Amino acid sequence: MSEGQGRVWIDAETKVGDAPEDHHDQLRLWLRLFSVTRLVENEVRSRLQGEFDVTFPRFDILSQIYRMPEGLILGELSQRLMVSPGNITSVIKRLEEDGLILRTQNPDDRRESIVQMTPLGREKFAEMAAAHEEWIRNLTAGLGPADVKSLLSLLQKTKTSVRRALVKDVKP
Amino acid sequence: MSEGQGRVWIDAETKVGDAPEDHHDQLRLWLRLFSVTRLVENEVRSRLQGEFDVTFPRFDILSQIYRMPEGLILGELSQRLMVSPGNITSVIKRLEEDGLILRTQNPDDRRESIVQMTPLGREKFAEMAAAHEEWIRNLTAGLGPADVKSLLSLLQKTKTSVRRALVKDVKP
DNA sequence: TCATTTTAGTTTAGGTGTCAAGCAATATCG
DNA sequence: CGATATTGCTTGACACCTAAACTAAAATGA
Repeated sequence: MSEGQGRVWIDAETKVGDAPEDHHDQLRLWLRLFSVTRLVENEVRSRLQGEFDVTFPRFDILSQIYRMPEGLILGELSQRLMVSPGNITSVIKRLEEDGLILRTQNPDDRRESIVQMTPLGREKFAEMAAAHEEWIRNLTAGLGPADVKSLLSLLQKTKTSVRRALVKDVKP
Repeated sequence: MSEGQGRVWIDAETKVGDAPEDHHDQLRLWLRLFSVTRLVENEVRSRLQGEFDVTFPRFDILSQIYRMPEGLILGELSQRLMVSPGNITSVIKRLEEDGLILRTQNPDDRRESIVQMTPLGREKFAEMAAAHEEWIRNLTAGLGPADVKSLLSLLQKTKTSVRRALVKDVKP
């Protein structure tokens, strides 16, 4: 327990505008979103490394596989995690070498690789996930249930907005 | 103009709990925060690369230096961006080689390196920043001003919560 | 004063991330 | 059926990123 004494970050957002109702608010929103995320991510990474000797990306991949006992295709993993296929390849290779996951080839389509967790993987991940959730609960303890609900809904709305802007922007 | 037709991401959040008022909401919040941020970040990175041939981290550093005409110390940069000092060293080196920034040594404390923007740097960055803000406005166009205000305030609260949890957690 | 500690930055090793080129398996269509 | 896409994944080049060990400069204190 008790991490977080390493570097201490100061505010990453510098004032962008002045007026209380600024037309730069959307930019400010993005900067704040980014800095909060990085703040939490840095802390989580550091604890995962220190307490479980596992990297954040590995944990990220494991958490996806964990929830899919029947296994998932590499491409699906890549999409869910929003990382490039080439990246998945290398991280998966190491997870396999560590004996945490298992790869099999789909006999119906031999291009596809299905990954599943080994019992060892499930066991180790379960521990990590419990600790992880506890960390998150602790880090966000200053938010009330209503705050959390509001954020969940507003972030969902944000995501929808972004996705809509992206598909609208595809060239015909 | 018009990017975003590359990979299309599917939802990175899988259901963690069921009940409408779940005690896993904080974890869900973190997952959503993370996925929205990654979604936007991926898009911004891709556009910065495609339209300005600049990486996201370089843009990030430039934006900090831009707002400090009198210059800043490397360590300050590292803290503001929440990245490690070793990382700053290498990215700064390349920005200097590209002629976008200038390094000088603080004569009063020769350990400190002060970075400032060159006129070329200011010029190039100004272009990027304008485009960047426009992208962000576009991506978040689905949010009303009230949504943006709420998010700004709730994210500030989140940040405060996280920071408080971090300092409380330092060993004595 | 001068040895000790602290601070600012660099270096190194290793993991992660992208893109673009490439390969093999499958789909598609004349 | 067979030439031509398309799909799923891998590889290679290069940029980031961290932690830890290191150097140099400055602060501290007996």
